[in-house]
Amino acid sequence: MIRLLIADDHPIVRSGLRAVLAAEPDFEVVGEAATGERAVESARALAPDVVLMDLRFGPGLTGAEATRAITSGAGGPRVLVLTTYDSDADILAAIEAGATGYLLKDADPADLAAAVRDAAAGRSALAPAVAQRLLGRLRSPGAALSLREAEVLELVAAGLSNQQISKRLFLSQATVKSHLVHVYAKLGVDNRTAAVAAARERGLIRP
Amino acid sequence: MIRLLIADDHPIVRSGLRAVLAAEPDFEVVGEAATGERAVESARALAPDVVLMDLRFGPGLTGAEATRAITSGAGGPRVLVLTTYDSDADILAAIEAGATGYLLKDADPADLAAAVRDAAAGRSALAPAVAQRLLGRLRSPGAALSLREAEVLELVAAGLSNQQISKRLFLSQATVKSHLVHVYAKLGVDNRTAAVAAARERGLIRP
DNA sequence: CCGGAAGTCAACCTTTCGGTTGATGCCCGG
DNA sequence: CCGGGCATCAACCGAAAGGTTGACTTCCGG
Repeated sequence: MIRLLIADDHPIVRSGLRAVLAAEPDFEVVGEAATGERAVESARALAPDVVLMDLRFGPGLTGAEATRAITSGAGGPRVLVLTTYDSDADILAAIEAGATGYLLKDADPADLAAAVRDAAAGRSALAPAVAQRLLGRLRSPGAALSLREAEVLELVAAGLSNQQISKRLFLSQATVKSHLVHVYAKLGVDNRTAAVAAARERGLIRP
Repeated sequence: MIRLLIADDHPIVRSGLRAVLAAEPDFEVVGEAATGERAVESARALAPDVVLMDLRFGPGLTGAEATRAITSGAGGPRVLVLTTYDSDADILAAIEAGATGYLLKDADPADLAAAVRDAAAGRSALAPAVAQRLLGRLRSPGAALSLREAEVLELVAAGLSNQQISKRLFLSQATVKSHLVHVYAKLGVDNRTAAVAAARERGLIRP
């Protein structure tokens, strides 16, 4: 029996996951969480085998941060990320935070069940689109943005100044500028708005 | 008995909606559709009372286009939009296409059920965040950009510098700056990347 | 164990952008 | 016919961003 915790801020999605997972005789949903903080608490209290984790919650912890907190201790549950988004920044942040798998919400119930079993056994499961993106990075490492660079660029795209970004990420402005210079070089541009436009075209940041 | 058709590209969300709606004794889910095209076909074939419509599908018809097709004939079903997104562009497109209501996916099951009953009776139901956005538009109509301002902003979003924009539009840099200052004031921001982000959120420039 | 990539930061300089003031002409509607 | 929004431009100043150099640490892979 695989014990599951569902972490998603949408009640409808939680119900959908419950319904889909209930069809599998060896799955048991032991809890739900609507925020990142609750997910961390419940993961400790309920000791599930696998946490199904969304990446975006409203305010508070992000899914990646919650994932890091849950997987930091030894012997903790596996985290299977289940989200709508497949930008480089999302994927890298989740994997770097310790996620065992990364699925997209348009997955079939059958694929989802298979991924849960993989995660429970410690095997990694990636959605095809996600796997393709990661392989693409390996093939042309020079062209791909690093995690930190992608994070900075996301905040640039959101309209933040270097000053604001440095505060948000606990960096100096010098570091933010340093990352951006590298981003410009990799994308072949020379200013922030052009970088955002180029990154959008290539699917490097979320829409 | 209210007959429902669910149109969403995510199997998990469809299952969740089925589960949530099944709790209401006077609801009956008569069909599901995973694309905009299928939604239009099923709406004709099954003659539901209310269609729960997502706005984003993969390729093919968008939710707004499907909504237009479904509501164009007289006596057709009501369309209740149920989506994750609340940008001006999404909301206006859906309403203009004939949607009776607009809910967000983080809605409670109870709110969803109430909105379905409202829609079935022809009453409009809007999520609070959506209603607020629409009222904000009515309150400050001056916030709309002039043609020239929008043109300049589009080029900013494409990553051009003021210098490049001035050449492209046969203007002086002073004029470009002048337009941008007005754009910033109307959007409530103070730099170009934030203006692009704000304009995207409000659907003021094309994706 | 060593080289390289990633991440962090400082100092310095140049260019661009943001913001203001003021000015001209046009066209529309009260 | 005149106020006001729109569009155009100039000159100016301070702030932000862009670019370079150099330096330090950590982590990973050969």
